[in-house]
Amino acid sequence: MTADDAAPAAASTPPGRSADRVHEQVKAMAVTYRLRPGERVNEVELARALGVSRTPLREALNRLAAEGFLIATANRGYTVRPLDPKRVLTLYEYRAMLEVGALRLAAERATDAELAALEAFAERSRDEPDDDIQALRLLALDEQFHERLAQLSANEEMVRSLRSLNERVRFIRWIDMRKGRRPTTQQEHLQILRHLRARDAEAAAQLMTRHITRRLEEISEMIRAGFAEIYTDNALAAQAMGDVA
Amino acid sequence: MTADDAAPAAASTPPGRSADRVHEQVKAMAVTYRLRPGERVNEVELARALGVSRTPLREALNRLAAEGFLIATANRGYTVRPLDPKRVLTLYEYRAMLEVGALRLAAERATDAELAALEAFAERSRDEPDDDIQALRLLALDEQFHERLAQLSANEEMVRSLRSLNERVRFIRWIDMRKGRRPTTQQEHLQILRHLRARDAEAAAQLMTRHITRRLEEISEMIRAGFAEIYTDNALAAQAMGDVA
DNA sequence: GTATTCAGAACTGTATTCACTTTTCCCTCC
DNA sequence: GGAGGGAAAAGTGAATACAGTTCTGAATAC
Repeated sequence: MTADDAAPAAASTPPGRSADRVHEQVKAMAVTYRLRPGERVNEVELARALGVSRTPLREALNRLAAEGFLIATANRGYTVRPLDPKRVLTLYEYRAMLEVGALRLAAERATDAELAALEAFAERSRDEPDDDIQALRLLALDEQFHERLAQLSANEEMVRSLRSLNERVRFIRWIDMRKGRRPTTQQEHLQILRHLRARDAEAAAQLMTRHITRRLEEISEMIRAGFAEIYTDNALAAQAMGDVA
Repeated sequence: MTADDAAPAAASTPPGRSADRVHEQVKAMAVTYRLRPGERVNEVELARALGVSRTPLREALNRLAAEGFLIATANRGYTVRPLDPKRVLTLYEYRAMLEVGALRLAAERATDAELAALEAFAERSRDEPDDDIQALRLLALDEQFHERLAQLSANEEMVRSLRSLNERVRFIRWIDMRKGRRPTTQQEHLQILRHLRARDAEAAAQLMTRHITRRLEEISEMIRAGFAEIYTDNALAAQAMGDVA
């Protein structure tokens, strides 16, 4: 292994399957809507932009379609799945159900030590600075909290699904989170954990339901307020999203 | 297995993307374990057996990996995901949670007409013959019932997930179902629907939980009894599964 | 002015070829 | 006889070439 491998991959292509790298890159482009919904993905153009041939790109596109980020149409290639309001609500509803289900399992299975570790994490997160520019970092921390909590369910498939769901709603949550009403979020995380440590699954589940549902309502509001500005000129955001993700 | 077991290739290739066709074919081979877990998938051999080049085959393998049927390893291609007991329980647990969640939504959203239509379907299913050879057909009907019920939740993503889960546990359910204790199944389906028509979500949810959990216990039992014979010589079954799916 | 047709361009889907990695297996050495 | 080494074979990953479809736009008919 040479010293170059440690350097942040800028020009030289990092090792590993390029299809995997491309998969991540295109996913970031899709979830941040740098690739606009409804717009067809031009394979030769995108391949050239990413510095690979069409073959690994197509593998990535295939996977992304299987994961629900893209839509494949015969002889017409791929398009980014539009972020229509109905789908956002559907995904959020699913997420709520999934997280509450995982939480109930976690209440039975998590050890006290695991809960304590997660609590420490939640408290560290609370002390993060809250500059508006950090919204992305905060979102990442929030996702991590929910994922780690789901992991305590010891159900790998649920964790996998939650991760996928989070990726798919990340953009809209990011928009939402810039409105900076985070204190309650962090507070509720800690409270959920307290219920868990008391092994009160019911109380924890109810709080979690409220926790997610409240966001769902805010987002519904936002959607009603208008989608128009959402897709406009978020190249910078997209850049940042890619870095964090 | 030899290459010749696969579907006849030369015989008139149906229209449409061959990658899609191959995707279905290989999926059938994976879920029925004609491709044995742990065994590497030889791309050139399988491609030749299916009468296509490696390109569309690899697209199919990619998708199947994203869907959880296969595992991809760098520079070592794909293997069928093993059917270890822990994973079966995980998938079943997930399925139970998902179905109960969907059911609760269905209780709020389904119209009386929709429930009546599903009830008619359940009654037709009950009158199907029960020769042991029909176990596959009965399984298909059972899956259909549960999927249609989930559709009444009006949450497309949940339906999508359920479908995927069903495919992944289909094999083990088929083994289980040949023990022919179906009458209770059908009876419970109808009873769940009666609770729904009465808009008693709680009763319906509890019954559904029992309905699935009981199977989970039977399957756990079966797993304890030993997995050894499961993988042995089910070429015929595989054929039939492919036809039904 | 509008609709239609049809050839050429653009693009997707598949096959083939090339590059690189892993596995196999024979040979050597101890 | 067993361990290690190393070429050859086999296999995967990526690039290129080819085939078939869809899109575009100008010419033509009405």
